[in-house]
Amino acid sequence: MSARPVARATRRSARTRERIIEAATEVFARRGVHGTRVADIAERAGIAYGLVYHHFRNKEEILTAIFAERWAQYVAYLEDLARTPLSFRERMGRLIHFWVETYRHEADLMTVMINEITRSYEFLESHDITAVLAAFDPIERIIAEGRLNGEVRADLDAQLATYVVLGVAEMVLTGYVIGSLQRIDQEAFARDEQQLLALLLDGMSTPRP
Amino acid sequence: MSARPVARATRRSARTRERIIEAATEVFARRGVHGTRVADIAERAGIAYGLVYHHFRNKEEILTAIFAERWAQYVAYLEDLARTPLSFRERMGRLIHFWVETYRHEADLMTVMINEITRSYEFLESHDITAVLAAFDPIERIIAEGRLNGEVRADLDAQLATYVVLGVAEMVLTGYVIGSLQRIDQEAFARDEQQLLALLLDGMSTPRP
Amino acid sequence: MSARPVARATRRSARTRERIIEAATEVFARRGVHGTRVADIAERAGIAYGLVYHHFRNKEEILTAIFAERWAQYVAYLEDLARTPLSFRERMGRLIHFWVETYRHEADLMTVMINEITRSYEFLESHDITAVLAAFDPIERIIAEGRLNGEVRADLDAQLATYVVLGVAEMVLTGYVIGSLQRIDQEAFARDEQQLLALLLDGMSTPRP
Amino acid sequence: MSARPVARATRRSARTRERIIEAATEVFARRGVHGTRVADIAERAGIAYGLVYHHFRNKEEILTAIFAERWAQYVAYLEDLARTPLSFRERMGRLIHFWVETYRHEADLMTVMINEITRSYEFLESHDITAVLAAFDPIERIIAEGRLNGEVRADLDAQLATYVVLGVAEMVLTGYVIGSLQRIDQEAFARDEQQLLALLLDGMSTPRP
DNA sequence: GATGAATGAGTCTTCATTCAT
DNA sequence: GATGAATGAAGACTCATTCAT
Repeated sequence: MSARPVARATRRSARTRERIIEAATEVFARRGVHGTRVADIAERAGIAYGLVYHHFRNKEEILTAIFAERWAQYVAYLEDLARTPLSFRERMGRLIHFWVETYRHEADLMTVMINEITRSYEFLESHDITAVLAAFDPIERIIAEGRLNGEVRADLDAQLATYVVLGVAEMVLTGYVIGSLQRIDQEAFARDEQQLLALLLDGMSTPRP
Repeated sequence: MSARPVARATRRSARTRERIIEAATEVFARRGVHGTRVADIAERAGIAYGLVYHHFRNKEEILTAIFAERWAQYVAYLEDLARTPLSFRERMGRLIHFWVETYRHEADLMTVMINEITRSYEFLESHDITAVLAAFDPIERIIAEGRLNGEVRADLDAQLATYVVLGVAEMVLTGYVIGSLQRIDQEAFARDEQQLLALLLDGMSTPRP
Repeated sequence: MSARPVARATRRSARTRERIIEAATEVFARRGVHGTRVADIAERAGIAYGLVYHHFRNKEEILTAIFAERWAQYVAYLEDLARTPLSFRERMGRLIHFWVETYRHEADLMTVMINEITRSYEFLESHDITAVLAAFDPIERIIAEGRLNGEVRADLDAQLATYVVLGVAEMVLTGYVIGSLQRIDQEAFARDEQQLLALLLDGMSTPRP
Repeated sequence: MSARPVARATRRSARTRERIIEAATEVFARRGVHGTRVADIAERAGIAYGLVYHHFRNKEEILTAIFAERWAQYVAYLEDLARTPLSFRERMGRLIHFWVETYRHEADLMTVMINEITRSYEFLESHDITAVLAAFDPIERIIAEGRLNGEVRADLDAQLATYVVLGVAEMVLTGYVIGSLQRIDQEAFARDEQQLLALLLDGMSTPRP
């Protein structure tokens, strides 16, 4: 009964839990939460499906865990950004870069967050929507600050603009996800970042002389 | 021996079919396709449950019908707009107005189209994605034309900009749908339209002198 | 309100009824009673399916009608044969010929009688099995008489032999029905008749000298 | 880390599977495949009905399994018999004895094989009919050999005679199954065996002097 | 008589969840 | 902790039958 076996067990258990989350993220991304059977997750994780219930009360709770553990990181990044003393343009550039990079490295996670969390009536119903909307706050603050220091138009509705910014991110990432926007090399993504930044900050119109 | 009984029967049958589609749109919007039982649709339509199967092979096919019959109208409007000889700014204004108006009058339809069609991996998997993407074409054309006649920046990627425009529309409508963007009176919506048009065309930045 | 319209209607009605029976025989033969939907019968008969219920209380009753109207004819033939003063060999020859001919001209009817009546637990459960077994009687009598007049072995169990005779008929007809016994021309069928007669009367063994 | 838990689980699983097959054989025999609900099988097997679906994809597959596992045994017996160097008469005697014995000990299995496999259009449609007809081959060979060594009439059509033999078996067994041929004691069955052998080999006719 | 829209009971099938081993 | 057999609620779908027109 030394502490070690427990520790080992705990460590192993934690690894199993993490494996389940990773496996769930993959299959949720591919088939949606509803279209995924617990058995699919277990199979992907290489464990017996009964074991999933040692770590999570039910399927829904796996999604909740994904949300709890990843969304917080995401919001934390946004909060950091909102606190960093940079120009509005610089901040927006970083924001866009963050989204594109996250998609590139964790496309499945991004897909799940977009489809099953941000968009899911069911998820929003059964969870504290505040946590979801927490991602909106720092962006709104960034915009509001930009307005205060004159970088952003004075007449801009910061709340609405926040939706615009997030909508742009979501749709472009969705284009990546479903493959209708095909980008292969680093350069193509970089070009998109510049385009998006220009679009959001300067609009589509030809600048008046 | 007149054709009337048939005609009457057909008319009645057509009305039932239409009722099912309307009922399905409502409950799909509220609970999602997966969360909706065929019994819910029938109840909402005020008919017996089995009758749904006289008109549609299965639940999925109801969604397909909603898509087939409404998306085409939507695309038709976009195509019309793309053919109308107006300035780019005017066209974009009409486009945004159309979305806001459609949401205001057919919020459920809009919700279903956004959540269950545009965003559904499952739907996109099992249908001809071309029909969905048909909505992108006229918008891309409008942008490309604007670029040709100098209203739109020459360096703009028209395809990417199309995703931006649609992403903005989707997210703002989603805000309306879930109630996180509360707009009550006509005026509030009108203000949003102006804001969105300005955002898309002129960007968030304070115009350089 | 002359008698004629009624008469015409009645005649027409009778024809519709007959058509339903014919159509049912066809589809029952192909798919079995259980595998057949009332709609299939109506479609085959070229009528609306509701009309079936003007003529028959339910699907089962159509089978009952087929049985009642055709089995009686069959039994009547057997009874006739049992009354005709012919040698045992001649009678058996006619019996076999009758089966083969009936199959050739009314394969579907034969199939239904074999599969859905003679063999169906359900049918035998819900009907007076006596009527079915009525077909066994005349054959048993023919055999018993043959035994009396010395044409048939004295030690033969007439009841068991009846089953043998009917079993032979059924299996060979089944071979025809499913196509594992392929017979095309008249001659092939005639040869089978001779073979079957020889088999039943003289057995398979080489005659002892 | 031993293989035992798996082995135990497998053994248990195998027993459940076997139980389902036995239960299904019983209820299929009584009510037919169509008339049987999966719930009936589960109830008879004393298990929850969902468990049936852990072992079989659907109801049809249970029948397929019964067929696959039992028909092969049956054919194997016939093949053995066809290889055993015995006289034709002896072989036919054993064949008939085998059928009667099998019926006496596994009446339900025999019923299902006769009603739901041999006779079912649906079954024959959806399966490889070759496997069913495999039972015909050894019998045909036994007959053909008998003809070669002079025990069987030279002019006998071996294929047709095979149908006759199987038809006899089927109908007599059906008589047992539905109770129209009542046999209670061992002796009665033994007498039937003798009668059938005599009938098939020597025919019904009084032997010519 | 004729039509086919409408009804709803009966089943199959899936799969999240429990639990004995 | 790990396994996967077992459970059974939930819901999709079929189709015989009724009935208004």
